[in-house]
Amino acid sequence: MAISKIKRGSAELAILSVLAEERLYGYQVAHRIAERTLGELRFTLASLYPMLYTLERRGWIKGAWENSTSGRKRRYYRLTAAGSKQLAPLRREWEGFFRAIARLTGVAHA
Amino acid sequence: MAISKIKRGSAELAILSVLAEERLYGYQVAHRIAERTLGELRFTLASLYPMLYTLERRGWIKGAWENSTSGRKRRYYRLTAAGSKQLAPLRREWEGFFRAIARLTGVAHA
DNA sequence: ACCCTAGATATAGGAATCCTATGTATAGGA
DNA sequence: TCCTATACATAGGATTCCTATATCTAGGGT
Repeated sequence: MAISKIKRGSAELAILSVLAEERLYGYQVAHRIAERTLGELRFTLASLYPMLYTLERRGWIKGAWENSTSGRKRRYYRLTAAGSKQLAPLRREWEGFFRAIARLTGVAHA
Repeated sequence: MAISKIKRGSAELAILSVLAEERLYGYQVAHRIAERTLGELRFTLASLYPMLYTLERRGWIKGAWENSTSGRKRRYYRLTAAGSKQLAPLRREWEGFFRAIARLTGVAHA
């Protein structure tokens, strides 16, 4: 699947956004993002996990191991208070960016 | 000036978009983009010129030297037919991307 | 005459972001 | 038994754009 380059920079926003609504483990995060964007945004697991570690190191998300009845252990991530605080300005940044692109090219999201 | 990272990937679209409307030299391209986005998108000249060379090598834009009455020579760029053909699908890609982000986070351009 | 600023183009090197390739491990279906 | 889906993990690299630096010209201030 050819992932276009315009996805760059949106990973953080995407991960924080889905974790803001529910507690999810890594594998689930990737699926939620693909599902909610109708497949338009897809983060491969091999790039997703390092992002989760980075966000956790920053204190924006917090992971906890849990045994599942089937298969491997899962590491569930939730948004921390610090992460929640980051999400609002991040959204504003993206809104500004969208406005800028719209002004330049007429591209709109709807 | 702290340029946020979310600009990534938009350079091509920005350059082609402004050149689709008028013939501009490099220095002017940077100013048009900053001006039209109210300063929200700014490409430093040192990163802009290599992008122009790349786009020209691809045949999407075409540059021509011209003497100006004052100062240095200017290299004016115009969109080629091939570049014009690229712009439409590029816009569609960005529209898809905007829709995806909007679905994920509720971020909208307006 | 001198320096500084603005205009204008150019290149080297590197930071940030995300992907490809690869590996490990478990459960369940064909 | 093998394959697939589930689930986490790391190394290395590609792409995109920036910082730092350089060159050259014209014009204004002192």
